[in-house]
Amino acid sequence: MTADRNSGDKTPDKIRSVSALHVARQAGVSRSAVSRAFTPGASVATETREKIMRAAEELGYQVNDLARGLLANQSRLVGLVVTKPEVGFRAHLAAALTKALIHRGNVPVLINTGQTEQELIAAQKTLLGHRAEATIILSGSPPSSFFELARRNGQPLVVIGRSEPEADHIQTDGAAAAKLAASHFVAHGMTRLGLAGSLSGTPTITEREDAFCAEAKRLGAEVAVVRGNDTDYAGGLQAGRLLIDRSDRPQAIFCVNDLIAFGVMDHARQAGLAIPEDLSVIGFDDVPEAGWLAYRLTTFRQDPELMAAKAVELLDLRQRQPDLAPIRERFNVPLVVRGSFVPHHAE
Amino acid sequence: MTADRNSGDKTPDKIRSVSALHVARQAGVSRSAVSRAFTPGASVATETREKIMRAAEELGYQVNDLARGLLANQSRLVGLVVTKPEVGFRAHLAAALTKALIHRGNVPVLINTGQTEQELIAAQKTLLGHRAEATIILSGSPPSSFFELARRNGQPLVVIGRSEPEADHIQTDGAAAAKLAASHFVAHGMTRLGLAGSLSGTPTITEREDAFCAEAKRLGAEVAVVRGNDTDYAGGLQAGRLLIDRSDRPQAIFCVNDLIAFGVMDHARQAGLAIPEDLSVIGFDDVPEAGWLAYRLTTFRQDPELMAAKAVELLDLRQRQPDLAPIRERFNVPLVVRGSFVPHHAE
DNA sequence: CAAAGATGTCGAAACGGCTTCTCGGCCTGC
DNA sequence: GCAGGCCGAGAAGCCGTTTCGACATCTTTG
Repeated sequence: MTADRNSGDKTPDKIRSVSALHVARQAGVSRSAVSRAFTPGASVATETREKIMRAAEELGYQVNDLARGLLANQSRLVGLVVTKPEVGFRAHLAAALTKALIHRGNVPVLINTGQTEQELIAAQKTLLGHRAEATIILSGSPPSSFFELARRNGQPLVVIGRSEPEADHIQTDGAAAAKLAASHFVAHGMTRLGLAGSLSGTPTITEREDAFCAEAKRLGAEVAVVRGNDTDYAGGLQAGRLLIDRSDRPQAIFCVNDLIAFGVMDHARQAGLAIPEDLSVIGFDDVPEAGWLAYRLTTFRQDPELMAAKAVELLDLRQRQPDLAPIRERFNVPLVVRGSFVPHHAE
Repeated sequence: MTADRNSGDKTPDKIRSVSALHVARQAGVSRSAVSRAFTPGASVATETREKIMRAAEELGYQVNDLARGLLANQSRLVGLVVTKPEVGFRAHLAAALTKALIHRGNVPVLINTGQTEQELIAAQKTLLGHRAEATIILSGSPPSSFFELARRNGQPLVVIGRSEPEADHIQTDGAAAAKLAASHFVAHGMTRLGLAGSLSGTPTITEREDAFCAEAKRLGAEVAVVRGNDTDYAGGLQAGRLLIDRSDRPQAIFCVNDLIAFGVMDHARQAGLAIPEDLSVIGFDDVPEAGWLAYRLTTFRQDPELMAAKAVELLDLRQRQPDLAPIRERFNVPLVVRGSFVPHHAE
């Protein structure tokens, strides 16, 4: 072919992918014709379009969305900022979000990062640098400079999981759930309760902790509060040890998280306790493992698909009306009853 | 300010984020000066650079990596094509990859997609359209047009998990592992073996199935082969039912996947069997759940970090030397011994 | 001490790949 | 034979980088 690019040169350089110009040459038309052929509704003769399409097919041409976006000022990129996206409920939420975003025609960028301010800011710079159309934050507590920067660059932000007055956010009503858990326990005549929390608690987690304790106290029950280092299985084991290997072992434990619940249950069983006969357990999240026969955990269900759908909806809304006041969505979490605790039918 | 953009117009349009021109005006310099200020090693007076940096800070300016990439012909985007990125080992692998990529200065794009050819091709078009510098495929069996397209656009491809003569690929030596499992079982005098496989088996999975059966047969053991619908917990339950609720119940079961193993174990225990006394189980992957007290699963360890590191390494290499023949990396998978099966110390 | 040369800094302009507007050429229909 | 419509070519613009040349300052030299 006549195309020589920079083939013979000594600089290997980057191979440039096929551009509209190549296609135009191959089809014997102008660059603009190629562009039009790929723009639905543009004025091109059918024959020409077909000729161009054939050439494009042959060359494996794909419209450069970056260049296109540069002009249209839209990258279709949407950032997801997550820490440990492989674990627990976050994994499901992140997956649901990517799916929902792709469905919407976006290109999800997954920033797997730590929780420190520095790392969050770095993540945002990357995203801003790539002109991501929006950022969804699944974890971490960004400093207010984060919001400021987003605002100034006109980038919508959706925060999931924590209350955030400066941006749109989605939460689950963990307080209501925790309260319900406490009242269920007490309604069953259990007065020695346990709370398995986490030292690395995010606001979401502490909300559940506080609500449970408050309600239990209000109803006159005793609560042993115990926290593992992390909000995971190992933390659950820790919490289990602290709660169960004591003289006044609780009759029922509310775990701020399913993973913690699994740890607590495993330790309890190892200590010879039967669930729910000797110990009732309620978790939070309803990850698939909660339904496994080994656990059959009664837990509050967070629906990742629902939350993802809502997040995308917020994005839509925000892109259409950037100047709206921050919106807050709060989900109710139904209790999924399995074997680890069965409440009386009528509460 | 003098900047008016398209403020007063009736078209709300897209808000353009702050560009180098804005910064230049604010600092009273030219666009090129701004560019230079952000290019390390460029020739700018310290004073000027500081002036520009101050203006940039004030405006919240961030270099547009898309435009920058347009010229340099590099987007820093790297695509990850995964189905069900939230489940099992894939979740860990995907997370490790995103982390490794970010560490390398890339921007990982997670395409959460189905397995059909159509969906894979669509994913690739998206990635190609955004000029992703490389694509890593975690699941699915792309048609050869996929490779062709990537080749033509000069996009490196890394396939993880399956043998792929047309592209660089990383695998674990599932055959060796499966073989080892069979020989361990037989060495323990077990002659009635079970294989818990999957009907939706990828090449990776069937490799393990075949190798196990072949070795067992070679050693004169009987193998009951059974497959659940999917390669997950539910599939494991299915497989467990089929294997255990029969007259000549196997003494040991090799599961092609940890999730399947959990299902098998849970069903076995529900049927009253003790593990490993009545039934030995070996899994594959070593996901964190394998270490949980409820399972203590003996399993072959795939290290997601290691695989991610290798994938990134391959990317590096391929970008430097695009014309190398396809490279194949095969990992050995060590057996992690836990409670579900304890081999004699000296094999 | 003046003139020539050597630096260093900065602005103008072109480029990359695309979209879109405008203009001109050609075909069609009467 | 002419008006009108369709289609293709050319050019401008998006936002950066980079080359080139214009100055200005500083050093060197006779």
